[in-house]
Amino acid sequence: MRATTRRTKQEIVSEFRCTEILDAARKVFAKKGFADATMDEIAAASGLAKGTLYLYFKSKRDVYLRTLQHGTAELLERVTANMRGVTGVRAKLRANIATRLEYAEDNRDFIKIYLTEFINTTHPASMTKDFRDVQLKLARGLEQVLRDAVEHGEIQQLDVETIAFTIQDMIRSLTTRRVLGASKQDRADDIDILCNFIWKGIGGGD
Amino acid sequence: MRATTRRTKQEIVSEFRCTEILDAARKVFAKKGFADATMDEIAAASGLAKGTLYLYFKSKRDVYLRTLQHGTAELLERVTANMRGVTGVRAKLRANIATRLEYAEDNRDFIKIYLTEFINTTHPASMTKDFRDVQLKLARGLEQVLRDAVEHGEIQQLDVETIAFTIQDMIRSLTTRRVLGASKQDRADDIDILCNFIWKGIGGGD
Amino acid sequence: MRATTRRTKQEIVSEFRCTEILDAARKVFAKKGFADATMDEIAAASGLAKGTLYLYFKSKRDVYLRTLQHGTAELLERVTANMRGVTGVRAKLRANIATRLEYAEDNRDFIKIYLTEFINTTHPASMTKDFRDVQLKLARGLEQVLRDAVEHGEIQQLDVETIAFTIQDMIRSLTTRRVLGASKQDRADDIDILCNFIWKGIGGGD
Amino acid sequence: MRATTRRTKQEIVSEFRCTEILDAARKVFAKKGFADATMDEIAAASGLAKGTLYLYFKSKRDVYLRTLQHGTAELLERVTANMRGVTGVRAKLRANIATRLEYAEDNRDFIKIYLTEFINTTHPASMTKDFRDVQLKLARGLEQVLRDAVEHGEIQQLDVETIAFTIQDMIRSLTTRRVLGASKQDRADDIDILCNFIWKGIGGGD
DNA sequence: CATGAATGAGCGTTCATTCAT
DNA sequence: TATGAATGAACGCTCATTCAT
Repeated sequence: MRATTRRTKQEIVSEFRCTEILDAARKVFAKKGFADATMDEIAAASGLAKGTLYLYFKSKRDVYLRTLQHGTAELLERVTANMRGVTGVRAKLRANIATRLEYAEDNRDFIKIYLTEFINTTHPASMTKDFRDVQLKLARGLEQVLRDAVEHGEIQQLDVETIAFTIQDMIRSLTTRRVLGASKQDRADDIDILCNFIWKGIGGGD
Repeated sequence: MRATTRRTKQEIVSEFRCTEILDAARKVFAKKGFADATMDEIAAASGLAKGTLYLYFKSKRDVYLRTLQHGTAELLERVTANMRGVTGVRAKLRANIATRLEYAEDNRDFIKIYLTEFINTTHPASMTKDFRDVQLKLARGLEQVLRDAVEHGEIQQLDVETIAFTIQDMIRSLTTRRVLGASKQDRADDIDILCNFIWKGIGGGD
Repeated sequence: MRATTRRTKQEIVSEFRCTEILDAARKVFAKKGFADATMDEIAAASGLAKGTLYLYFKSKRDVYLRTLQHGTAELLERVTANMRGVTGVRAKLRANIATRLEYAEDNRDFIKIYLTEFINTTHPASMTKDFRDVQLKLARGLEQVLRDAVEHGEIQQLDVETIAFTIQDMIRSLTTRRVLGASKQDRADDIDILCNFIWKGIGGGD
Repeated sequence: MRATTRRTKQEIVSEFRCTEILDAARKVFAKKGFADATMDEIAAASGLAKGTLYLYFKSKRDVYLRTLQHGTAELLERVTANMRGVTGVRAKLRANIATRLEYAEDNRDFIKIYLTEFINTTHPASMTKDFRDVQLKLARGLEQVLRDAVEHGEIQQLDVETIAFTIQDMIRSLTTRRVLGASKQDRADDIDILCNFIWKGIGGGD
């Protein structure tokens, strides 16, 4: 029992350090991007010595990846939960959009990294399995909603997979615009517009 | 007159060199991204000495920016021309989408850079005025079409600016998906689906 | 008395720890050499925490030096004892050679360190007094044998000091060859060959 | 022809830089050993910027290896030439010894590196093929001399290979002693003693 | 006494940029 | 104009050593 307690303590400290570092890293990566961020900066930002970072992460890339992972996992979790919390296709769609926008605005640093990584996928070394999985799971979530709606006759027959990805992208686009500050409207308005747009796009009746 | 001729010759050579370098740079940046590309590689790819690059461009960043500029200008030009070439809102929308997809698939190297840069805008040093202008002009093009359509009663009243950006993003998203190879369908099919989706989204009648 | 007992116990434990560490260090230094060995490895190999090493040794270099010392002292002891155990110049010479070869083959890890250090003497920081002393004592042992032999007319007049060192080196050379695996013969044969060679070299009659 | 000249000029400069660097490296490696030498020191010693070293050598290890190579090649060449220049077993043996001693004393920096490397062979990463080859060639040179001597009845039958290596080692030992300053005698005297010793050892008549 | 997390100086290597030719 | 050798600042990562527990 003593051992357990001790271990737990250590684990808590260890987790705490990880979090400290990831929080710092998130800020630095958001500001500078992966290539221009330095371990020195991350160390300084986390109030730890550079060497300490390497006790918790095996490389700069590792810090980056885990930064990404941490956020994407949380995002997926929230979106999934909020979609479950409501019923009806339109409500689920709205929940998806709203949750993502909200998360993005609450975690601007993270979302910048997320968006960058999303595009960088193009480059071989990039997108980790974890990241890709989250993308896929988010898309599958929408896809399932669309499929159900089609089956229940709520919306017309359509290519659910393509549309799911397209909707995914539209949400990401709106997120980008809002995070980059290009949209001056209320969040609720932006959500409404997009929601309506999509709803009409997929042929949902009023 | 002799002087003029000479000067012209020089200018031609100079332009030619620039183009050589930009073509090479496009390939290298597309493959490696800005940070991982090296001036050595670009020099090698362009068949010139490294020092020569600095006669035509003042820094690596400058090469990058002009690479971007060159492509975006061309893209804007083609889209504008092709939209002018047809009449009717739906046809113009379709022309916009088709031209952009076509350009992207014909200039994959460039488009990867373009997409990356688009997101990187987030980072301070990034998106140049030129680049931003092109984005804006493309969006304004769509906006004008929408505005006209609303005025002519072809489509219902809507927030044209937001919708224009949203459409812009949807096109970019489809481009990304196709360039990254995630879409296995015919280009024409993808264009149809998106076009219909948008058309319904903006409440256009059939 | 209680104090004494306790102290003794502590000393025993202390000595035990030292030995544990030195045994581990011997393996690690043998495998990696001084520069490439890490305190982490030595700690892991000795089953102790890294910090603990510093309770018994004041630096990595100190561990290394004592590793060396420990072995050389033992070697010197055995050689001296075995030479005393026999009579006659040739027998003593043979005993010296045989003991050293045997020790080397029984303590390959140590001997690799020993041989490396021997050469590294060249570098300022290196060869400690202890190590040098052992070398000297081994040489003096041979020198004395030679001196006696000359006095008793067993071998001709010669520069005993130089010859002593030369013999020393020849033995070390044979050791090296055998430890590095370059000699495929029986140890006894190698000993014979070297012994005869030296014997003739110093003009000993049969 | 112009091209040829130019190329030659470039090659000359390039070779000169290499030599500059190797000369500097030789000094630094001799003083500090491989592990403790830094590229900064070598750069400073060669009067070049650190980055320049990497134009001519691909890594610190590469500099080291080529330092070694350069010297061993030269040593082998001289020994071979000088042995050819005389006739008779004893003379050849003496030429071998004398040349090696002389070279060592003229190139103390190099020889320290050489000796260190020789022992470090023990460690996996070590002795390159080039270095091993030179060792082997030197030994083969002695072996051939011994073999001839045996055939001509100048010396008695013996295990030429083992003896060749032993002699090799004795010479190296003497070199070590002289370079480390442990021998206070005239070089000629040392050569005589060793030569006589070996001669008697291999049973050569006077 | 024992631990192992934390430290930070130090090093090998890269690469954008310059400049003498 | 074109070259490419030279530069040196910058960075990721390691590891001997310390010290609070």
